[in-house]
Amino acid sequence: MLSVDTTQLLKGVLDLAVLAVLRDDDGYGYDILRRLRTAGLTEIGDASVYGTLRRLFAAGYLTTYVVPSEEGPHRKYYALNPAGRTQLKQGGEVWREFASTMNTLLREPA
Amino acid sequence: MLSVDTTQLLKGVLDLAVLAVLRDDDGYGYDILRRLRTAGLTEIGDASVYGTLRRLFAAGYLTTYVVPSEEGPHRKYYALNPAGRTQLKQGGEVWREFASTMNTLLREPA
DNA sequence: TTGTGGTACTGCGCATCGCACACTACTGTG
DNA sequence: CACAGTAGTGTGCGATGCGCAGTACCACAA
Repeated sequence: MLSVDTTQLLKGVLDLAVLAVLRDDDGYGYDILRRLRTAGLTEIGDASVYGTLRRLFAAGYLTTYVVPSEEGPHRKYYALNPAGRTQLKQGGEVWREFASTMNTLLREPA
Repeated sequence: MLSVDTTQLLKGVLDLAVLAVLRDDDGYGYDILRRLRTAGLTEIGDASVYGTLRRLFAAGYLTTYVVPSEEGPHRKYYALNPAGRTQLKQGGEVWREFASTMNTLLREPA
């Protein structure tokens, strides 16, 4: 808490990030985790992603299907449905507005 | 939770916002609340601000002094100390980096 | 006087959410 | 067989924003 913590910044944004990486291609949890880390969210925990996926599914933003893998355990794929795409769009707007407000607050005055 | 919630976005950022509005002028809680709402964080709760101020003070980022008011109850002013300015600077950098990552993720591909 | 509204702060308890941790389970390799 | 990598589930914790109740002070109205 003394140092700057990235964890709290993720609150409410991880949903959006997960929806975003599912925009173009379906994905399963472990892969989504890799996508997010590659994208720059390097400190993300695995349980956070799995939890978020379950939450988004429960909220009706995702569809899911299980694909057995011959090179490991089964993979539970998730895909955006129309509600998810709407949510991604609206969430993105809210985020941009919020980020804009914060940037204004944080801009150096000189 | 069905609609887009601003509350979660504030997590970890409210600290930064409060430090930011204290950058140029000392302030007391009720006034800081107004500054934040004016700046665009319109849905912020009063308890959130008071709590954040106590937390930032406990963390050693703020100094405080009480000023009696003749037109209402006393006002507990807060001011940034050097540690607070450092935190504001570092936090701002972390925020910008994080926001940049999110913007990249959210950018429309076409 | 009593009451009402605005100002200003405190404290309690709740809900959300990211996360650490432990566990299960499947595959391939040494 | 042991072990590492992959893939998922479940539990409980900690941090934090927030709603709400309560306290207190002032000004003004009925």
